[in-house]
Amino acid sequence: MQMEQTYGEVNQLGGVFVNGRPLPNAIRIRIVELAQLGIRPCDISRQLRVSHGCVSKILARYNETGSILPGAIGGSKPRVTTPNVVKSIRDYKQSDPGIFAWEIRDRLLADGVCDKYNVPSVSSISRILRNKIGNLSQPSQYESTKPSPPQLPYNHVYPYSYPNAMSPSGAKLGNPPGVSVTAGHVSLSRAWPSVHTVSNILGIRAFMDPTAIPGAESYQPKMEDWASVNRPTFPSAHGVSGIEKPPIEADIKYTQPSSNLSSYVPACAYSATNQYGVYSGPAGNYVTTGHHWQSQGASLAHPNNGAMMHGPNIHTAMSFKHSPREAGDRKPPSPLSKHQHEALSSVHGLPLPTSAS
DNA sequence: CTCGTGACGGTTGAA
DNA sequence: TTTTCAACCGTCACG
Repeated sequence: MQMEQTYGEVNQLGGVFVNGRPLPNAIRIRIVELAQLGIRPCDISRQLRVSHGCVSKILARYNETGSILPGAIGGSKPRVTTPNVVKSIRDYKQSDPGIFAWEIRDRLLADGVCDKYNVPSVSSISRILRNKIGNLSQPSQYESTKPSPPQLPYNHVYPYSYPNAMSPSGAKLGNPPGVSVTAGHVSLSRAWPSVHTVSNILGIRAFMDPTAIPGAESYQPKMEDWASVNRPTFPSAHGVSGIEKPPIEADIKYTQPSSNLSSYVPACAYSATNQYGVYSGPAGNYVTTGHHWQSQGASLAHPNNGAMMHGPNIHTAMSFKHSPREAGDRKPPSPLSKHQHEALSSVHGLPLPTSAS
């Protein structure tokens, strides 16, 4: 039963979301940006039509980890084959390439790496050998099982990548977001939850112009297929073409000074030279939340806001506020708030003009 | 009014 | 190959 088409649902604020799936990156980013601009969470919530609980969570995570990305979804955390065990296996294999899986198993016990209750089965060891240690030449460093270190040295750079269909210039998109970033030793790249997030639902298929992006071929999203595409296929193909990388990769490190966040924010704002955020800037990189053993490819797609707002309707988008049914009684009365509102609108307009006022 | 929290219904994906 | 099931998701409602 996969849902064949996941339709989005509408929350109390009129925002669209997909139950069980993370909000699109674009929105997550906006949340953080707005917060950086000093806008209060409750206002962000209203503006972006995202529940305050979610805004709160995203912001809290951001403050804590520096990442705007959602946590790793799905998969299983290694139960017996912990990173430490994998490392030991790798070592054994390295020192004796001809070693048998059962011998490895015995050594794990002998060396105290595992005890009889958690030692991996021979078949698990074989799988590990095959999947994680295939080629010893590749340094894969899995990290410890521990979750995220609270203090992060990481910084992420965050690019704004709002690809849009409309912008042919999207060439950059080729590899944008999701690229992996590293933090210390843990790094996994995570990217978007695949193509189907709210963006799709919104009907914005603006994903990108495939044509514009040569590399992105795999993406051909049509709304129709995303649904199917995304599920059945396997890893490598999915998502964005080459973007997907194995977690192993951790080579990229961003060592930026701590302030980068702040700097980026404004930058974004400025970038607004155009309304869509087609920022062709650097590819995006986000730090992951911390511990994951899994990674995801990046994706691009979040034309979402671009699409939404795009065009001449920035305002419109905002004004959408009152949605369909309901005539507006909902409006909160204070003039003041109204004021703010407007201001906000412009600000958050996203890629929009820096004119914040 | 704000916002932290956690139940809830949902999806995902390595094992 | 199919099934498990723990991890995460965002919303909602409570306080």
